[in-house]
Amino acid sequence: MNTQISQTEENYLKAIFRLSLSQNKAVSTNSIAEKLNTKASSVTDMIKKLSDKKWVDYVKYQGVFLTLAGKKIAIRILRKHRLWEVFLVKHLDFTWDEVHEVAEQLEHVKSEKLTQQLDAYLEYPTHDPHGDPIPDEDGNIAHHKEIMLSAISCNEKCTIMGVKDSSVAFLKYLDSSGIQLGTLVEVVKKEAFDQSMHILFEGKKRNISQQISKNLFVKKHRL
Amino acid sequence: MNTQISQTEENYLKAIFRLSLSQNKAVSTNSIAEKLNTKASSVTDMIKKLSDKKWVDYVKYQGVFLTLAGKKIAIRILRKHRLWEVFLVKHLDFTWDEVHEVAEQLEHVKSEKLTQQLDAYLEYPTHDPHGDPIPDEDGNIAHHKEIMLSAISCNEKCTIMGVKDSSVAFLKYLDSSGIQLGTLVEVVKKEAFDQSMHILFEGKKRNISQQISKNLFVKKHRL
DNA sequence: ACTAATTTTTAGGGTTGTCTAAAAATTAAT
DNA sequence: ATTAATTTTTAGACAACCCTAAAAATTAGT
Ligand SMILES: [Mn+2]
Ligand SMILES: [Mn+2]
Ligand SMILES: [Mn+2]
Ligand SMILES: [Mn+2]
Repeated sequence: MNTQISQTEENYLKAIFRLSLSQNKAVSTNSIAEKLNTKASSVTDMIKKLSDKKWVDYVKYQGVFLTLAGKKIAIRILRKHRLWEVFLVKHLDFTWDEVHEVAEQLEHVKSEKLTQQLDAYLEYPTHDPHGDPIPDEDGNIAHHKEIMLSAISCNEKCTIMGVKDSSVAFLKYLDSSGIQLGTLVEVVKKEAFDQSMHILFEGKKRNISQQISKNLFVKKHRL
Repeated sequence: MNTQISQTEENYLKAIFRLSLSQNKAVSTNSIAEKLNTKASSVTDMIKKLSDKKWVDYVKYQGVFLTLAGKKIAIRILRKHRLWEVFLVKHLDFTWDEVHEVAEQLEHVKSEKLTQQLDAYLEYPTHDPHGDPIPDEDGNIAHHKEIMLSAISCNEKCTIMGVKDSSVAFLKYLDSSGIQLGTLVEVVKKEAFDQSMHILFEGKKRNISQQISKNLFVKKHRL
């Protein structure tokens, strides 16, 4: 029997985990296929393998749930991914839109010591460059229950805590707008017509579409 | 056509390069198989692929030579391997017998920026933890023409510059003996019978077998 | 409830990289 | 120069992933 896990299997487990976070239902074949840029038929094949290995619970036509073992693996990969992202930004001068692609490879390097030492070296960061929480060694994740900027009312103030969409395009847009993690934002006005928002930050005024405001996690300021 | 290089292909090219350094002949199928812990038939298969891609010159039954393109790739991998080894020792508290296995994985991460920045971050190291030279960005390697400790005569002094065998077993043996890179060694006596050597370093005396002395690169001290 | 649309699975194949066993070529030994 | 030993290649197969096209199951629409 093959006891070693492959990179592909790791990517599948991670994808399933991330998809299962945003819902309580079984993760569908199609959603996995879309996330991994592959075909549904390939996903079905792989799901069977993951099921044989007891990493997912699978009922035909009903999608999958991660088992405890599967979840543990997924979280370990996610932890490595995010630690590497921190490393790249903090020490190797990468920008937040450059790290994902490289972390996608680095996350598969197998060495317990490497992960631990990297974590220590980075001084146990809690969040990655996109504001996503980094699981600790035991797999605990600070569940970010932050709200979206789009949910903030007029005249309220908040701080940008993370991005939902971490595509290169979105991150570059934010850079060009001067919006980063930690930026203090005040909602000045909301257009009823298209839900776009006038915001004020660092003295600058800007109008942002709902597509933007729906992809920014914020922390409300207490009154 | 498949333009992307696989990890396996990279490992083959690196192996062929390292084997070609110690000789001027074509690299044999069997030697590659041995180095990569695989079977000769698998090597023949892969050699054909590498040959199709113009990374090796291959004549049936005559072994292979790297082409210029193949050599470039091999050197790039070697560079990454050794840079990562330096990183692991310098920043993540790895010992020199632990780094190889992890670097074997890290060397395959694809990102020009990563390599460059890592190099800069490490302050452009010239040698890895085993004393092996690190190719620069243009692929130039400081050809270490050091001699073996076994070739040093009685009463001569030298400095340990590198290890030829970098197996965990050998490195651990050196650790337990207190021998490291930079250690100053004087040859006190050589046994004619088994070529073992009595050496003196850091006040300690030791007898080392030829197997040891033949695997240590040294730099002779000028008189 | 019954069709229609969508999702998921199966069937059949392709590629990469590996293996064992047998055949062919090369090299070494007499 | 033959024969024997060794090296290398071929033949045939298998595992991991991926694909397209067709079939089956589920879900949505009326
Ligand atoms: Mn990945
Ligand atoms: Mn991230
Ligand atoms: Mn490798
Ligand atoms: Mn090394």
